[in-house]
Amino acid sequence: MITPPSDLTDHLGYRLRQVSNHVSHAFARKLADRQVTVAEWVLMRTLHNQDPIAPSQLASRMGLTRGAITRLADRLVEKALLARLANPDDGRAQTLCLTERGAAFVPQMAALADQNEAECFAHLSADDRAVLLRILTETVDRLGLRAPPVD
Amino acid sequence: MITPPSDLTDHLGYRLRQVSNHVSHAFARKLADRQVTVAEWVLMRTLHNQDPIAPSQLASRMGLTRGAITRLADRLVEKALLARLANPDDGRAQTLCLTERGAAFVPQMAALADQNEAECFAHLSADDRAVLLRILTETVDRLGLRAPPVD
DNA sequence: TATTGTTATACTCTATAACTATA
DNA sequence: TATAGTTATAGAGTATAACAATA
Repeated sequence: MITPPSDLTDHLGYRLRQVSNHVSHAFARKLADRQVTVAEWVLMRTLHNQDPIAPSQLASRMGLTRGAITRLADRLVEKALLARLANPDDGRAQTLCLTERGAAFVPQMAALADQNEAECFAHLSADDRAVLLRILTETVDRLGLRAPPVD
Repeated sequence: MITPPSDLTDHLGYRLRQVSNHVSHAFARKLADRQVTVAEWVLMRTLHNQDPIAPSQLASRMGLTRGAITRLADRLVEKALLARLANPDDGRAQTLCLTERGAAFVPQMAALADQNEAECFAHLSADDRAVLLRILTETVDRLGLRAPPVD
């Protein structure tokens, strides 16, 4: 019994990648005006309205390594969007928090995210959008993917 | 009137990225045994059961640049999974096709894709899977994203 | 010795733009 | 001159693993 390879376009994973890539790239183009990348935005958004947080904690929250956080943080500090705060009690430790300028950026970028959202999913009914969000959220929970400010 | 930044987790784009990244990475780990990356797999799958095709045509079909195709093709040729065929009528032109070994790999990798699919979306009802696929496919069509063997 | 953050290194993915050979 | 493919270069995004400073 021969099983032909299932059609690539029938794979959820494949479609997911197609759509996700498009949405992310469209968003990246919008953020580019602000000189910020999508990864930087996610970090900033995660930090927004949060108490200062240690890089290592941020790493686990975002599902990245500490090294990756160092790099992202370096770039954001350079742009004066993020600050590193020393810990007076422990010379090794530090915490990260947005600068005033960085915090002011967040709502602007969130508006761009909303706009991107509207553009990319304009064709879907409110119902379909809700269903899509539900399914994705369920999947994130089931797969145990890092949800942002959970803990 | 103050509008707080909408919750990041409410963005479809954000959730999409989370899920898509996870699914792709899980698949990449499976493919790693075969020494093939996800991008290479997509190229191979696109070529499977197709007549030999020009790199430039493949580029537009996959939504990549010619340079990107050259790189992917280089790696696959190195692994003896892909061959470049010269065009006797035009010294500039060439076509790409899978080697016998490459063609034999495709069904194996498709099985891995199916397995990955099953693992990542096991928690969804058949109904939800179908709805998700429908919504994503509609979105791909509406956004005019490159669907693989369309033309 | 264990922990925190940094650095060195490496690789994939992809783009842009310049380049080569051929038409 | 236009076209097909390649190459050079660059940068994002990430990982692993070694390292320095501090505890």
